[in-house]
Amino acid sequence: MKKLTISSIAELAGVSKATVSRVLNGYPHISPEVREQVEAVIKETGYQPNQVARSLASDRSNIIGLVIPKGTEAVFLDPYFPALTNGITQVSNNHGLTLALFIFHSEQEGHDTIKSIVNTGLLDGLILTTDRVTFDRTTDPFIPQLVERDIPFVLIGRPDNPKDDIPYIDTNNIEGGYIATRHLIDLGYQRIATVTSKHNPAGDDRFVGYRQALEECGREVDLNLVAYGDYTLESGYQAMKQLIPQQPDAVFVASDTMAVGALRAIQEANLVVPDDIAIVGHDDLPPAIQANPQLTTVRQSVEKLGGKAVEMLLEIINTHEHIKRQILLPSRLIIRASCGAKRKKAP
Amino acid sequence: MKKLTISSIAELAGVSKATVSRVLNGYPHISPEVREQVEAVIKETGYQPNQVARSLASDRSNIIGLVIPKGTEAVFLDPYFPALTNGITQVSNNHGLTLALFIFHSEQEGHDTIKSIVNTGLLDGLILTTDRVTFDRTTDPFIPQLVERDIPFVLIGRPDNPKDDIPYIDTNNIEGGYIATRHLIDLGYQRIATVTSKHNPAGDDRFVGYRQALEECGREVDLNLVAYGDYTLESGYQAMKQLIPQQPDAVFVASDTMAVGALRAIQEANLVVPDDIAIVGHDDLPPAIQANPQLTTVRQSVEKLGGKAVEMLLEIINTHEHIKRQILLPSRLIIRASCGAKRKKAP
DNA sequence: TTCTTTTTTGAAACCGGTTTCAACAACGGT
DNA sequence: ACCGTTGTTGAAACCGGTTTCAAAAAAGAA
Repeated sequence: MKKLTISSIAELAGVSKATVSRVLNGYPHISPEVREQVEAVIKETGYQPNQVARSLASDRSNIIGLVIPKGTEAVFLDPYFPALTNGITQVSNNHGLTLALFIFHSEQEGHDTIKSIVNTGLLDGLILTTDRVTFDRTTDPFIPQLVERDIPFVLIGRPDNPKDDIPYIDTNNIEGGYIATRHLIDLGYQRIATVTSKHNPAGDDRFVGYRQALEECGREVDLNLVAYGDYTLESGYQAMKQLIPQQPDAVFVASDTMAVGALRAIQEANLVVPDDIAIVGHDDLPPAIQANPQLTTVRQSVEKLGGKAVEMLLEIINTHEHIKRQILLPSRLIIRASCGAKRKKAP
Repeated sequence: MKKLTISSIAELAGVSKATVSRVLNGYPHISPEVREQVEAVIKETGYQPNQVARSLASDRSNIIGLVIPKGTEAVFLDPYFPALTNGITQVSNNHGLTLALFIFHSEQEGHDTIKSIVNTGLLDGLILTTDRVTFDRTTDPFIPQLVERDIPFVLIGRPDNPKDDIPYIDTNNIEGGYIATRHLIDLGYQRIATVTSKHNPAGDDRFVGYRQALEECGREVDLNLVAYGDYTLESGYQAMKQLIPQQPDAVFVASDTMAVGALRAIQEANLVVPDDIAIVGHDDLPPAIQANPQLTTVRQSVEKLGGKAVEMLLEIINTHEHIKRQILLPSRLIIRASCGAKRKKAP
């Protein structure tokens, strides 16, 4: 069996390439008999058009890229990215898109890859994620390049400077910090600490929510009760260790992974969660359930985040209007054991 | 600035398209002056050849696919796939390959996508993973299709039937089960249980290693001390619950995630790890460190597994000889707290 | 019936590269 | 000075589709 091309199909069906192409693409003005005939041949032979040739001619590859900077360590230890990827592939598949994955393991690699992504025109568009650790978009050369070249893209995670007229989608992190802290306040805790991350939009926003909740109740942020981590378990552990001498009775930790680290620090200090210190985390990813006690946490639907990003991107690709839309997804509190709300005896 | 094509470069350099193409591809017989001239123009303009056109002409896309079946739940809760992906991207990047990610969220989706992967000829080759849960390759239509169409591919994880002349790479799971069990034997444990997975090459092999270690020491497998899980934390928990009445003094659990579940079951029964029951896990992925106590476990370098898979695939793509090579990577024991080897007081 | 208008179709150009083929130049040997 | 290699280059074909353009056919209007 020799290779099937549009020409062979045309020949078999007794029509021209152009006609076959039209049938393939659902072009309206074709006589029913011809359409039927061509479709029969296609079905019979199992022909599928060559994707590469199609891309070249139509300037549309149906491939979108997912860019994850600084891959190696921080990223994949955190289940955030897997969940995101999962959501993205799900929606991509539904739209017949192929997902190309770009994970950079070094600055240099990043720059090179970015250059070729931008120039070689293989991709219809890009989804960019931050690495949840410091990532200074102001000095990042990538986004300006995309804008200049008019390559469609969507950010996951709000940019440092939201004034920028850039399309992004994010969890409502302010709300997340707020409801977590509010919950602790409502449970009667007095010295509510927080572990968050610095110089990072998500961390900043969660902290803002924390502050709002406190201030709303006439309290103030006590900087002795604030510590910082970088989303790793170890950093959560260290931050909590630093916090314990301040004798907090509760703590909002800005990620579950860090919360697990905090949990360990507390337990090592021979304190009991939630009786001595209550914890609320953020994300509701697997570590939250795997922790002991299980974490009360703020659920952000990371998979939905990914899915919506694809849809936004597709819209930008199709309309090519610069729909600089910005979307925030709501989050909600999932109550488990670590906050003490469910404990039998009163505090 | 209008679009840069090979023709515009040719014109600017005062040569033909063919010559530019030769310079681009490092063709040997070109006069130094011409080469220099063309390279100058390329550097100056920042021209990069269109990847799609290149693919069409050369029948080589430099895109490889990573296929992960049955995505949604089981897969991404387990850090195994993220680690694998990380290793794969690292090596792909080094070789200038783009990685296309295919995660199926349903059978139907899988079939459709597979069909188009096979037919549209976008990919140079494929890396196929198993989902670590039952995946019956004997009824799987994918691999035969690939063989028939002569599409290069590599399996990660040994196939059910290794007689098949199929290129694959895997961790030496028999060895893994062996060294874990052997370690427990050497520490003096008498009733060594195991939690493994059924109908799955990795689980089977780890069990074989477990049995070998026991038999080598003149013991026999006691089926009352064998329970099965499916690589989820919950299943590890259930399996261990079932095992506890049999009063094992140690257990080899065939994955860290399941081991964390087992740990929980033990602790809920008010038993202490490792004093009452020692645990050894398998994988050495993040859950092993995040557990409390930290898990002694068998380290398999999942990232290396991914990297080697890319190299194998590349070799097959390039030579197109059917190098049906089969590779097993060694693993080694990482001793932490959960096995009791490090405890201060004697057992 | 005749003159638009709309459908339906194929030939050929095009997308942006690679590769074959032939021509010409330079080179080494006799 | 002549011939066979080897080196260097460009024209043109090709990869497998899409799209433009024009022509032929059918439908509708006058």
